[in-house]
Amino acid sequence: MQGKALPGFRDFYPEELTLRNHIFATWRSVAARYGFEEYDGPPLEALDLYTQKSGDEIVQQLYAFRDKGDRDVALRPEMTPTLARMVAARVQALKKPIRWFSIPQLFRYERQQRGRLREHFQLNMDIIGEASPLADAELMAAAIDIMRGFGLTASDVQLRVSDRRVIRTLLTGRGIKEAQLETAFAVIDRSERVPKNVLEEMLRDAGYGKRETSAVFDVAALRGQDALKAASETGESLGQAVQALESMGLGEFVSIDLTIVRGLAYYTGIVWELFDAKKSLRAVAGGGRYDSLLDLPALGFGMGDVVLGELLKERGAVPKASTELGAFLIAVGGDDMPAMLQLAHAMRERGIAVEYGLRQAGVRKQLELASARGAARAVIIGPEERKDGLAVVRDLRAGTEAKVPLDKLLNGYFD
RNA sequence: GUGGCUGUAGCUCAAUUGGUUAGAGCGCCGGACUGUGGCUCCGGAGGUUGCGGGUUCAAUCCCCGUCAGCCACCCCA
Repeated sequence: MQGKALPGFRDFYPEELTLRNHIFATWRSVAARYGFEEYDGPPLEALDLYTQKSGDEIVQQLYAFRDKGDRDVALRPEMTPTLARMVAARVQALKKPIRWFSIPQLFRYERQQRGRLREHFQLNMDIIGEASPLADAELMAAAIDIMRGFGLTASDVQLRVSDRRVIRTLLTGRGIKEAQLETAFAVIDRSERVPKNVLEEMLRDAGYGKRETSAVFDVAALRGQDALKAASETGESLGQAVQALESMGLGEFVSIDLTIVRGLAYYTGIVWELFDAKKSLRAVAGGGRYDSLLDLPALGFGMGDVVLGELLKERGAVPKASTELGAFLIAVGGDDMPAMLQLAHAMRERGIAVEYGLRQAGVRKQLELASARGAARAVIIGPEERKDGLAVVRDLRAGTEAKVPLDKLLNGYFD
């Protein structure tokens, strides 16, 4: 054992990189379909960027250190502060709404466990400069379409959406004071994961009486249209966003669920999470509106490659090979080498993926390698056929063979 | 950061109450097979039993520490 990658960091062997590339390709393709432009920023930033703009939780887990120039720096734990800076620098010049996406590698110094490493890649899609709930619907639709792009359906993943303004209105309407709201949000956020008696204790410690305590649980239990009705006008934008998704035909993926709160402090409006429907994994993606972070209305979501990758593996939705060989060339003897090399290069010039044995070996051995490489066909060049200007093209899946003129092969045709 | 469980070949796992040279399957390399792959058979390489210490005549096995992984909590990109 010569050592391995640092804890929480990954080596990507070809098989794994194939999956990662597949994920990236799907992300980029859906983002492009939605008219989003790709951007990027530096992976290393000044520590200040996060201590000022992110919540305490993130700051505690920063991958931070002092560089050789005595600067306090951190590997980026999230993309939003970088995005905010980039947008702010050109806010006057950029046509709104801004629709940007990025696939940054993000870092956090925390103990790793399944689906949670010290490093991951995360698709970020953001819309800046648009207050309409149609913008919220747009991002949710994109997240759902990404899932569909991977071949997943509404029985695989579900999107649960809420609105912090709705929760706030319902709670204050039931007599809960502003100062107590933070605890209520924390309790609602955990209401599906933490035993009720523990939650009651949290509320009691925050000074909640019996009536307020049951009010919190009542609100957390509201679903669908009941939640919207209870909130009246405050629920309008949530209702419009959900209606838009239904009009797009994505309604079966979506449900209103007020237990969705999201951890980050800066969310202000609609918030949502995309879950594995079997709930064996944590959230696949999550996002929401953060109007207060910039001077503009803004919203976005993140989708990490780790949990997503595990979900795809579970569902068998992963591609097999990264490159598919069009042909594996075989020289029967040393005299056939020049002709084989000439053919190999001619085919490559035509864009055909070609490999051949790099050392002389028996036909059997070379066919074995061709098969192991997953080549579609083998082209065997031997003295007998070469006399007549031919080569043997063997279909490795069907096991059939045909003799093909070398002229045709040199021009990229196999038959 | 807290607690629990687990570390044997690249992978999945064996190894009598602690007992001598740590095995098997898969995978990898080679051969049977010098013009035809997948099958079969044979052979080979590959281990400081995570690391360090302790107990013992003797430790993969028991004890302590440490590191790593898994799980739960905390928290969430």
